[in-house]
Amino acid sequence: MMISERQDKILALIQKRGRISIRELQELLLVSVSTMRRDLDKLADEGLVKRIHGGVELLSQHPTLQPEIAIADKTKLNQPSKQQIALTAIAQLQGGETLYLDAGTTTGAMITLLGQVTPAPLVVTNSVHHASQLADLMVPVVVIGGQVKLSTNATVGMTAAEQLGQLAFDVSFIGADAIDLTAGITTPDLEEAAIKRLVIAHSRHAFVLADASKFNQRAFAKVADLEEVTIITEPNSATELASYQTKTQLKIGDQS
Amino acid sequence: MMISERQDKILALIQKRGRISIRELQELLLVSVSTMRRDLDKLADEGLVKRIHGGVELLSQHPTLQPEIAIADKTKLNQPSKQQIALTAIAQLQGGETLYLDAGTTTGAMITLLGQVTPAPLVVTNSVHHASQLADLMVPVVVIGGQVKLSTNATVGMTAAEQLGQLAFDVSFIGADAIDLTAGITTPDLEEAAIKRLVIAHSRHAFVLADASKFNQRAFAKVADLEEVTIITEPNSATELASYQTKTQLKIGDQS
DNA sequence: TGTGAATGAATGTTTTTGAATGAAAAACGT
DNA sequence: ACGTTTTTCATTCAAAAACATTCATTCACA
Repeated sequence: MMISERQDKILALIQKRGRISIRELQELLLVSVSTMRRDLDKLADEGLVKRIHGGVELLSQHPTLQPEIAIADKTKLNQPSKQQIALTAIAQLQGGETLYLDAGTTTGAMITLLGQVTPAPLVVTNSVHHASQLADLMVPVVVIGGQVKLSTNATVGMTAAEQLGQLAFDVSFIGADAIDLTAGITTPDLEEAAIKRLVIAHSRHAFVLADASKFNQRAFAKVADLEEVTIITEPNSATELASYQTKTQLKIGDQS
Repeated sequence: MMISERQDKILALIQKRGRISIRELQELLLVSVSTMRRDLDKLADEGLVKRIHGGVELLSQHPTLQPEIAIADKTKLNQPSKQQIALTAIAQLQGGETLYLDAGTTTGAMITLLGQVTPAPLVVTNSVHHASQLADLMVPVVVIGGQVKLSTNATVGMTAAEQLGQLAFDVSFIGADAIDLTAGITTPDLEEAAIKRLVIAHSRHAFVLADASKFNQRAFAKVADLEEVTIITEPNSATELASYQTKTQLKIGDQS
């Protein structure tokens, strides 16, 4: 990413949040702390933001009283396997695609990486959480409307299905709850399964993201047959992935 | 390929993307880095683009610095007044309503309070940020789908309008950018104004939330006449609120 | 064949970056 | 309140990336 592009994103984030830590910026934009520090010092020199200990804030803001709506994300269980799967998934992109991003933590690991893709893809998602994060990173995003399921922050239901039915995707990345040789891809929730099915039907190519623990599991509602999708997973000795090779396509992250 | 033809393509790409790296241009047009460098230097000399380290960008407008940001800056001021306004707004609820919550920081101050209302209301919003927070607080929420405006994290456009058109609200809370005795409620963005108008039209009772700095200001796009809404604001000596009393309804927070 | 523009590669220089270090500041525990 | 621990900061250094410059080759056209 180019310097001015990165600094524009920093400015946009500050405008939206009023105040943001150097640490968070650094993690969102995937650069070192040193580089982020230099960027912020430069922006402060130009008089665009105010430098404070630990981060930056808007010039006009009064430091005395902070609202700090910090209820947001804490689930930064940065499991290396999720990160690895996300990297493999991103590698399927060329840039500029119209893609669907399913709700869930595994697909969520793709978000910061999506902010790096050029040209920026158009991301459609049913997760309000993902949508908010992507917008913060200045990634063009369309959110599927409807009732938000409180357990997953994802929209489901008729309104969502209707809106989805009018769209078509180059690529979709679906989170998986359970993968089985005969049952295929399944998930516990009936409504979420319906959304996932619809997405797959409207995608030129559908990828299912799953860590090793999801294999040889079955859940209630059918999402897809193995033949319909490509599964992106991690290298894993426990699961006998070879038997899946015959029924579906597999992308396995590097053992690095 | 002829030189001018190649340079036209470069210009078209920059026009479309706003900013592009020398590496990407070089790969797209299948020439050496040296040649691409020469092209870009020439275009920069002619004043057609701005040369930056690693690539080129449009020279005209800075992507993030839009006119409305100036007004958005003001909303970052006066945190306690926002809290006071939010409290007054919540006091209008009885519990169990179907309500609309507009995007913006002032309406955002209502979020934690909404988590306390019993029975829980159904909250409809066009802000993916608000939707995410409300879902975290287990408040039933419906999000309006559509393209997310990156500067405000709110959905706008045709899809959003369509979906809104099918809903009706007991109460709506709208954020205001500018309030004027003769111009009424206005806002800088045309698309957001359209959404706000639609919401007001579908609400039994519409409230506009505004701190003192919003009064006697005018912006580009009309949202509503003063007669259509009730304004919730703060006690404020500077603004002559009395003159507004005759044109609209006012709810003013306690001086506590 | 000669000429000049355009190109790609090679060269050394400048800018950008990430890591390392110790100093300063904030947060913490008692 | 006080000393300790953690975090943030400024500075420095080396590696990587981007840069300007030079030079030899190619190609169109006289």
